[in-house]
Order: sequence, then C-alpha cells, then structure tokens
Amino acid sequence: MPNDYSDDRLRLVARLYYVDGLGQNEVAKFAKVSQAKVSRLLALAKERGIVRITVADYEPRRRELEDRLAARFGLHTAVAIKASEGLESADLRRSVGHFGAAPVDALIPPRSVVALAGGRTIHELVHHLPAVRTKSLTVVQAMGSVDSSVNAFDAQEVGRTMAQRLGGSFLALNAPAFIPEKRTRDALLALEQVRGVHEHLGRAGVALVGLGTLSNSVFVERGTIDAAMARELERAGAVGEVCGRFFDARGRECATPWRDRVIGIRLDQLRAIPQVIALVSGSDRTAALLAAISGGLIKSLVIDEPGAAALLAAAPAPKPAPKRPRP
Amino acid sequence: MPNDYSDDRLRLVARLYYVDGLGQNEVAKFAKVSQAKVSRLLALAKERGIVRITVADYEPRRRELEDRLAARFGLHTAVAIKASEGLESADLRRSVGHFGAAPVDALIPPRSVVALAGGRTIHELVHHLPAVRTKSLTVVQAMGSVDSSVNAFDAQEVGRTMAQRLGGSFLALNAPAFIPEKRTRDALLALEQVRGVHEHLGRAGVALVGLGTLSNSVFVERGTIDAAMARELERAGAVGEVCGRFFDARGRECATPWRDRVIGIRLDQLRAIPQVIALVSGSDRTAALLAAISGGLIKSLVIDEPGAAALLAAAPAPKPAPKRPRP
DNA sequence: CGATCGTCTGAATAATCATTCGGCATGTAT
DNA sequence: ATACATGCCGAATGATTATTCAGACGATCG
Repeated sequence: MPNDYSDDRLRLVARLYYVDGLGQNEVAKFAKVSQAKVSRLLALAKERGIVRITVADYEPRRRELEDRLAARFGLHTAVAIKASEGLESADLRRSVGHFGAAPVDALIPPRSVVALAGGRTIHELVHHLPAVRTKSLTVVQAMGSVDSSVNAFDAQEVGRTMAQRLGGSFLALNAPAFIPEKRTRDALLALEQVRGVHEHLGRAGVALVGLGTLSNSVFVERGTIDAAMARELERAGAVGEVCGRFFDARGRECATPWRDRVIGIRLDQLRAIPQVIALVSGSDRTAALLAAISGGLIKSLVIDEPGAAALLAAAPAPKPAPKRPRP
Repeated sequence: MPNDYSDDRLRLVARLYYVDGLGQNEVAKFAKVSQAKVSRLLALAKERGIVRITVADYEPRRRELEDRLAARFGLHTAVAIKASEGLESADLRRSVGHFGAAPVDALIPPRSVVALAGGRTIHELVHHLPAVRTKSLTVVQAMGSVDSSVNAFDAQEVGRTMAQRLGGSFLALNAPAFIPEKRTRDALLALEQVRGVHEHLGRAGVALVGLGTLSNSVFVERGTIDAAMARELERAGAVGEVCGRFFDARGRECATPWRDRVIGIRLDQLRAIPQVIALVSGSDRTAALLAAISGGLIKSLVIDEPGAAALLAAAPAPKPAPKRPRP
C-alpha cells in the first residue's frame, strides 16, 4: 500500500484537497500518510494532469499599438508590453523583461548565432527565458565590458545566462568596452581571441540590443565618458547609442575620437544582421529609437506601452509612406 | 489605481502566480501591493472563475457492488464507499461520512420530516452535508439520549447540526433513551412534549439511522445494558438494534423488558417511513443488516466497501428470488 | 553474502500563504 | 461640522505548505 502512485490515489488526494477543501494535514490523516507526502502527491497530480489549473489569459501586450508601430516604422516585429500608469522604471523593466521573454524567444531560431549586449532590461529578460536547453545557440558578446567590476547586467553575465537557459555556448569578448588610446584598441582588435569573436558577430543571425542615449547611458553613469567627451559627441549630433556606438539622427555613427576607442560590434555589422531586436523600457529613448530605426540599425522592437505611445506620438505624420516598408 | 478589482488586474496576478510560478511576494512587488492583497486578489480570482482548478473525478463509490446490493436485497438505494484495505474503523467511518454525505443529501427532499438517530458515523456524515440552508427540513430526534453527558455523537447534537446545515428546524426528544421503569417511561411518553415529537416521527418522510449489534452497541458501551439484560436479549434472539429497538433475525422487535423501557421511534413507525437510510461502517454488522432488511426496517443502505462485500458474501445464494424484489 | 547505490519515507524545519488587527479614508446620518 | 459606519489597506502574526534531512528498505553488483 505504500509506494502507491496510482492515478486513483492521486485523484482521491487531489479531490479531498482541491474540491473538498481539506488541508494537507487532514488529507494526510485520510490517506494514512504524512503531510509531506500529500504535498508530493499533489505536485505529482498536477504533473500528471489530474489536477489542472487554468487561468483566464492575461494579455500582456497591446496588439493594436504593436500593429501601428510595425506599420508605421516598417518593423519586422513590434512588441508593446502593457503597463499600468505610474510605474517606475524598475517596474517597467521588470514587466518588459518578464513578458518580452516569450516573444523574443520566438524570434530566435535554433542554432542561431546571437549577438548580445548587456543592460538591465536585457538582464531582466534573459532571466525569464525558458530553461529548455535545446536551441544550440552560439551567444556572442557584442560589446566589451564597461568596467572591471563585474555586475549582473554585463553582457558577460547576461550572455552566459542566455546560453545556459536556451542551450548553447557563450563566446565572451574579453576586453574592455572603452580603451583610452586608439593604438591600444587596434592592437586588441587584432588579437586572435578578439578578432575571432568579431568575425562571429559579423555572421550573427540575431542581435539583441539595448539602446542608450547621451544623457542616460551606462558610459556616462559609470564615468567612462567625461563632460568633454559628452560635449564632443553632442556636437557631432549623437542622439543614441547601441553597443557602445553613438549615432546621429539618421543612424550614422558619429565621427568623434570615441568611435576609435570602442570595442564592440560595428554599426555596419549590425545593419547586416537579419534580425536585430531592440529592447527598450521607458519613454525617454524616443529620439534614439527613431534614429536607429531610420538608420536601419534595428529590425524589431520590444518596448513598454508608454514608450511605444511616445514613439508613435513623436513620429512624423503617418501620411508619407514609411521609409522601409515591408508589405 | 488602488481599489482596482478589474478582471484584467486579477488576470495579471493570477497569471503571474499560477502560470509563471512566482510567489505571492514577487507578484506583490510586480503589482505594487502587499502580499496580503495578492492573497486576497487570488481568492477573488478563484471566486470570479478567472482561475479554475479542475480535478479529475475521483470515484468514491463502488457502483458495481452497489448494483449487486440493490438487486440482491431489493434496496431503494445502495451506496458502497470505496476503501483501501487495512483501514481502521475510525478511517472507515470518516470515509463513509465524507463520501456518503452527497448521496444521502440527494435522498432527502426539501421540506421533509427527517427522523434522525445518533452515532459516530452519522455524526461524521452530517458534518459533511453541504451548508446550504435551503431545505426547510424538520429534523426530529428519533431516540432519547443515551446518557446525560452530552457528547458530539448524540442525536441531539447531530440533529442540531443537520438542521443547521441543510436548513430547517430541529425537534429534540428531551428524554433519556432508557428508563429503568416501564411506568415512568409511559408517563414520559404521555408528556405533551414527548408525545408531539413521537407524532412527528410517525409522519417522517425520511429516516437516517445507524445499526447496532448486541456486542457492539452504545448501550453496552455505556453500561446501560448490563450482563443480565444482554443475556436476556440474546435469548430472545436479538441480532441487531436500531434507535434503541432490538430485533431478531427476521426484524421483529424482541419481546424483553427492555422493549418497554426505551424511548424512541417504534419499529412499526420506522417501517412506515418511505425512505429509511441505514448508515453503517464496518463489516461486523452483517447479521443485523440482513435482519433489518428482511424485516423491512430499512429501505436504503450506505456502507463501506468491505461491509458491502461481507453482506453479499453472507447472503443466501442469489438464485432464489430476493425476498422483496423491486424490478 | 556484503557493499553500494538509488529510492522512498516522515519528522523537523524553512518558506510561503491566509487572517487578524489597527489605522486611515470615505461616505452618511445627525 | 461632527459623530458614526463601512470598506480597504498593509504590517504583523498565525497557519499551512514545501523542502531538507537522516534513516529504512530494496535492488544490483562484485
């Protein structure tokens, strides 16, 4: 009588617990086992489908917004994550990461080479990817590390996590993101280890990137960019940044000394990747987004609802045909 | 935003909890409320049917046994409650009470007058009756109280509970079950209060009774019947007892002094009730059952599986037509 | 035969969840 | 206006559930 995992027994336990509303202790007395076992039997019953819990679908996305975004900007895929008003940026990131994971996952085919940037939103997202280790990806770090104090948001960590969850290997770009001297930077780029990674980046099938702005950038935050450099970039028309590359309103990389001191995927490489997914949370990236889209830097977008709305509001009237229509 | 009980919000919470497997604390952070509120929202979601939990039916009854019982003994309804082997009598009672409640409930029409005995199994059962107070029953105590120390199994208590759960009023039989002197007994019976109850008993539409035996009876257990009386009853052929009335193998009340010292429904009254349900747990009541059935004392039977099997095994071969066939 | 796993168990414990409680806000009658 | 309900909230708390742990049992293999 012990060791009885028959469906009938599971049904009895499940019924007493869920239908009749007994506690596990009462069920335990009924079935002559310990409460611990009841807990396990119930878990098993769920697994076997004897107990099923269905939840009316919560629709985490704003499809209608998405359609307008996709049509307006010629995006391959647009995902707008619902958000109740009055959420702070940390909450937005959480939402975008949580509910964006599934659609992003769907955009990554098995055996892809994935170029991956870091950032808090991306960090949040990869931790919600399903932990099925079946995609055999090659995840490649798309930008050097911002500073030596490793934190959980670095591309390094995030990439490792992604490769681990979806299955596959991770290729680290073992170099700083910013090198004060062009000469040293070039020497690093020439290193076999770094060059190899760069080549993989050129062959990536998918890229997952965040978008920075001049005023809200990891580089400014961490002091990599000082006031002088910031002014210089501003003068050069920088409105956004992706993987360490600053670009102007038309999506062209800004020609400042910064350009030659960065280690990371080049914008021409990025443009060549068939599926570049930008992951954005917050409404303050509108200009950067518009520029990146018009410059062909990104193909798909995952963003929170207010951000999506801001983007649509800021875009020129929808009358003129979108720049890169996709029927 | 507080005070938001929209379905959408409930769906969000329910989804995070049940589908995504977050704890209530995590959901709470997500939704910007306290864990306490999440617990309440989830409860509300179940109530509203946003979350539904379905359990594959557990079949608590042995239909095939029931069919054989009903056919063999001409019972109106037979209910055999499944039981795993090796259960003790307390467990059997619990099972019979728990799963017998629904079929018994189904046998009691609204506005019935119900004659009710006490006993542990019946006690267990009434506590599993649905607490819908909608039947407007008149529950009548069918036998006096066994002793003055009121306990939870007394008809008194049990009847009160039944009336309360199904809805209706309870008529107590405020008298001892056993009176040492016939004279006093008769005086009591003549009391307006007692007589009124007795009249109700005569008009009952349903009776719910347990079955005792000489060796296993509340009266013996509590010392109401002494050794001499027991011998006397035995000599008179007593094989069972219902509501304080001892009967012989043919279901006729034993003519001993005991008969005139008991306060409770008379067997002729019981026979006249259209639906008498016997509630039995355990396999040691077979003889009493056979007698009660053949004497027309009971019409329906709720019993545990081993008890049912014992009954079938003990009954004379099924070849000869049943005594009281019902096509 | 032991030895060595692996699996299963319930007691103890850690983690999680439901409920109580007092405070606060809003509505309502006085 | 002021008292008095009523309802909702989250912190604290009490109750329940999941997990850890050490021991028991049985299968498998040398």
